[in-house]
Amino acid sequence: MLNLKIAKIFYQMAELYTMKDDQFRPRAYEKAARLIESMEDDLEDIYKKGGLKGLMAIEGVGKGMAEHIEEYVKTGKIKNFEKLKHDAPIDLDSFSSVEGVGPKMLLALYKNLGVKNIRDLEKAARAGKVRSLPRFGQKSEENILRSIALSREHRGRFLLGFVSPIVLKMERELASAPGVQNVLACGSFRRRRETIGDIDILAVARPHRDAKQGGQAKNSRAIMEYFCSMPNVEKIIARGDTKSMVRLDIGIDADLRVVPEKSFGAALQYFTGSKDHNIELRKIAIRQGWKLNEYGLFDKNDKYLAGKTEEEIYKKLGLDWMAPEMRENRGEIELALAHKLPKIVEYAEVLGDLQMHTTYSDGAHTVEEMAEVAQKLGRKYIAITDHVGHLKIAGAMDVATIERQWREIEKLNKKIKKIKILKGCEVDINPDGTIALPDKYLAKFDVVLGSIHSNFKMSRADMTKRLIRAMENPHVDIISHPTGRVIHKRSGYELDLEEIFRAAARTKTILEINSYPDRLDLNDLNIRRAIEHGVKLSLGTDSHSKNQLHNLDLGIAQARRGWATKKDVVNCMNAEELLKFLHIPKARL
DNA sequence: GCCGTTTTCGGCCCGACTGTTTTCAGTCG
Repeated sequence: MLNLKIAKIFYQMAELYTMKDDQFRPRAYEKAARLIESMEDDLEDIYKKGGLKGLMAIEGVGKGMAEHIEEYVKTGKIKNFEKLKHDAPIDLDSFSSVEGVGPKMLLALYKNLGVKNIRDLEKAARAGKVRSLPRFGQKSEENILRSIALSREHRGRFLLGFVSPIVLKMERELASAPGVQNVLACGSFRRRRETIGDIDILAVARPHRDAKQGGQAKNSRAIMEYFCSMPNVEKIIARGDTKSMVRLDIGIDADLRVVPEKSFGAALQYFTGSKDHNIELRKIAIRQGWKLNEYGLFDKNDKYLAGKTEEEIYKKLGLDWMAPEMRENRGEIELALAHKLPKIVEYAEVLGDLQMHTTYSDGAHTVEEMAEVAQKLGRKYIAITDHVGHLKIAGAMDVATIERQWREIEKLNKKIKKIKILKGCEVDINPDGTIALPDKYLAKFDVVLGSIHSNFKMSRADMTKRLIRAMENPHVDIISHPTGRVIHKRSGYELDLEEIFRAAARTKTILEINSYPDRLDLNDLNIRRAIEHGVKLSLGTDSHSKNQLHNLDLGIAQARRGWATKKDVVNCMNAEELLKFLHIPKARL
């Protein structure tokens, strides 16, 4: 999968061109990078099937960038990029997660202090050298140190949404490899944690027909051989008959374990974790005088009791089986023992997507294009929620544009029968908690999302008051990305979440589980707290391109990790029920 | 470098915020 690599290079080229004071190339490269990053189809496949023309059909990719991609496919390098790096040999990669330090600052730091990487920068900032530079001061030095500390906290973990396509592809390829009977990715990937530290893959080798003894081992070796020579493997760290570890080209480690068929369930359980969950489970086994490990459940005479499936292990231990998303030792074991596990929402029960943007504001595709792809993904309805309010950069709509969009949606709803398009908007919440569009317009939308996009740094009390006032507006149905956190970039606004949940319950305002890969906001723990307060939740991909609509699964995964049930998630209603629900006056719900 | 019911040149969303400064550069969305 080339996409992430190319996207990374294009992002860096955008920064390098910014350093050269280029006005427009940075925007072009950034836009292309953003779209490539979230594409599901592999650039290499596109190139092999359609050549340069195929690449140029991608939004934001023209002749120049298509040639870059071609060059990369053929030589593994892009000359232009190498040349730019030669002029500014800064390890941009190491700075990508440091917020508030952009290309211009980096160039100044490099020229004046020789800063090439994050370590240099930290040293210079600690030594008080940064504040002496023109247009830098004590505060910028402090901010730099704080950003470095924050980025370090998340070092080495990758966004679930970004590694997911890579893991699934490896899974598919391994499944068709010679000698493989069964294969599944486990670990935090299977639990759908928002970030993934490394990829754990489990496989069962098919029994070898030529030999009764050791035949499986032969197949196991063949699988390892296949795994270690997969095209995205950069380095083999360890390689054995049943376990290998490699470093992938995107910088994440991947483990492969091969186990016998009768141990598959035990290994699946063991490698899925979480560690804390497993420790609790093993304690239960010990209480019976048994032993649980990756090969199975055994009695005190080492007699095999279970292990072929996860279900039989949980059952033998007296627990109901539970979805991997629940296995964090946050009370699920006690409930499983008491047969009182909640019935968490299923992926197929979610019928619609309640946030996306189109060419009417800052999206890349039209309403119709979004609807078509959403329909292919099985959605029964979508809400078009283009920006309204102050966010001029995001192309916020004025009243005339809103009305034009409504007419188009009405027309499309007559034309496309298989999917219902709702008239929505994402409207800015002003610093004082008022809404950036008069009530008489808000009242005409099917669904209104309120969002905070400015003045992030208010005090906890003021920010809480601001959000509560927004929720008290009778027309605001949903608060979008309620905490404002961006994974690896910034923690959310200062907020008294308990107050927010209470107010959401009181005002009957829905809180969003934003399904964009680096938002996932609310997160799993907050979802659970919100549900305990009786708050309803909505799912929206916040897609800015039709290639991001599949991210709904990430949001559903978070909902499941937060133990949400069908009745907690408004997207489980059909369009008719949902519209009825949204039109009940909030106070009288 | 991309793109085109302003099509092969000449545009290219722009406002808020921060921290540095007394008018603005850099970053972010």
